[in-house]
Formats: sequence, C-alpha cells, structure tokens
Amino acid sequence: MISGHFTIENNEYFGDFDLSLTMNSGQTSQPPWIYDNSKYYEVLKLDDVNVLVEVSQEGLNEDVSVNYYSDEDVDCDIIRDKLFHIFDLNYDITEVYDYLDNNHELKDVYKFNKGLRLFKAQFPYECIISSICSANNSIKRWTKSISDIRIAYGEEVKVNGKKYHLFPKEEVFVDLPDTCEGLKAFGVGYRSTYMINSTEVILSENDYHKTIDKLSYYQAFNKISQLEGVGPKVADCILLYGYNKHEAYPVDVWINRITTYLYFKGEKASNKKIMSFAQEHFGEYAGYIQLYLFNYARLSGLTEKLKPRK
DNA sequence: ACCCAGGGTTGGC
DNA sequence: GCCAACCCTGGG
Repeated sequence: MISGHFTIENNEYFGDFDLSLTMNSGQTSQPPWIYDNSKYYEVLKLDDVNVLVEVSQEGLNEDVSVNYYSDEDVDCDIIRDKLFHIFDLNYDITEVYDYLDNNHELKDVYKFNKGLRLFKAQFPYECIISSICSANNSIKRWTKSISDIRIAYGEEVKVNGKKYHLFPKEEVFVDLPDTCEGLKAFGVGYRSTYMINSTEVILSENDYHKTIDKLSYYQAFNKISQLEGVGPKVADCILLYGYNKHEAYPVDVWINRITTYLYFKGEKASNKKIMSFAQEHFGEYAGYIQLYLFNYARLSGLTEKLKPRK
C-alpha cells in the first residue's frame, strides 16, 4: 500500500472554496462523500488505478489537506487535477461574484454561498443515474439509494480494514441480478426501469459521453433528453454536474418560485419560460446562479416565504 | 391507521 | 399546453 499527502492552498485557485458547504449542498451529481472524523473519503479512478482520497478543510479558504492511498504508484498531480475538476477549482469564480454584485436582484445571494462550488461527478454516468433518481424524490432518499447501490455493486477498495466503493459502471448496471426488480430494493421505485433503459441506450453508442462532451449545450440538451427518465430539469442537472456545461439552469419547483419572485414580479411562469429566460439573461453564469439561488433559498428562509398557501 | 410531500417525468388528451 | 399517475419512505 502506497500513501502520500499534499495540500491545496487558497492561492492556487480564484475566489472562495468551502469543502463542507460544497459537499452538502444537495447537488445531484452524487451523494456527499463518506464523512468520518472531520474527513471526507472517496475512491477516485485515475488511469484505471483506484486511489482512496481523504480530504479535509478546517473552514472557508483554509488549506485543503489531501491524503491518498493506493496499491499502485500514482502521480499526485493527477489526483490534484481530478480534485480541481470535481470541485471546479479551475474556474475563475470571481466572475460570478462580479455578476452578482452588479445585479441588484442578486445582491444578497453571495453571502449565503461563500465558498460554494459546483460538486461535479467523477464519471458522467454516475451523475446521470443520480439525477434520474432525484426526480420527484427527496435529497435524503435519493442519496441513500445511490450510496446503497454503490456498496452493493460498485468496485470495492479496502484501506486500513475499511471498505470503500466506486459507482458501478454501465456494464455492471445492466447485468444486475433481476435488473429492474433488483434495483427497486434500493428504494428507487419506478425509476429503476428508467435507469436500466437509459443505460442500455448509453451502451449502444460508441462513446456516448465523449459525444456529449463535444456538443454545444443546446445540442447536448436535446440528445440527453432522449434518455428515459430525463426531462428538462434532470437534463440540465446532468449537463451541469456531469459534463460541466455552465449554461444549464435546472428548473425545479424552488428555482421556479425563486426566479418568478426575483424577476417576474411573482407572476406564474412555466418552467420552459424560466429556463429560456435564464439562458438569455445569465448566459454562462446560469449554472452557478441556479446553484446559488437554490442554496440561498434554503438557508435564508426564502423557501418558507415562497411556499404556496393552500 | 391515514395522509402528505419529496430539487419531476411520462403518457394521455 | 394541462393533468393525473407513477414508487416509496419519513414525518405529521
């Protein structure tokens, strides 16, 4: 067993980063990593080598401490690159801060989101399944389903006597015992057929993920929407968290209420209308603004205020 | 015991 | 475009 350590310092990225806030903000890319004794654990697959990372940070913009463990030799720059990708640390987020500052509707938003970043999936596929699972579901429930599926079917890595799991690959997923029925044991309900059928479509293409990567946001949206269980909201989540397309603006009930409250004087608007408004108005900042508005509403008490009265 | 809601999508009209 | 139905767990 090989192990090593490095840190990510604040001056290596632009803007703010808060690991815990990012990890626990309910983004549909994946469940939060395993949390134990103030540290987060996840298995990364790097050039086909499994590496367990142990990541911690004392608070906003503090040094991020990374310990890693693997059976094979790994270059710690590759681990660093992967972590930068997952937490979107290559992105100069101060552009978003400036945008918020210069738009009076969004003035209060930043102070509830200090250090919040996109929490991107290691593999687009895990994001697709997580996002399908999140539809008409609660955060608590879909994250448990996904975690349990990983433990049951994902590749296992053992470090210091403890077991960790990757998300299963497409090939494993379609071959699950009893496929759809078996999946239901994890509390995913009717979404199990969506998951399996979509996986089959992905596998039937030559390199599905690479194809999506190369497409523009708009083209990618149309293609990903063809998957079963993927409507407009889930499609945008997948594009944002799975394929790093920042123009996506996933519209759920809350984003609908918040956007109409801030920009439509509270008048009712369809999700479709809100989506196209956001893309024209926010452009490449749409994804972050959606993330920040959702979290802002959760933390500021705005959700209570916007709940419809019966 | 019953009812409701959860970061929606589907299929029917 | 609008509307009911979909599974299932946790909480009133």
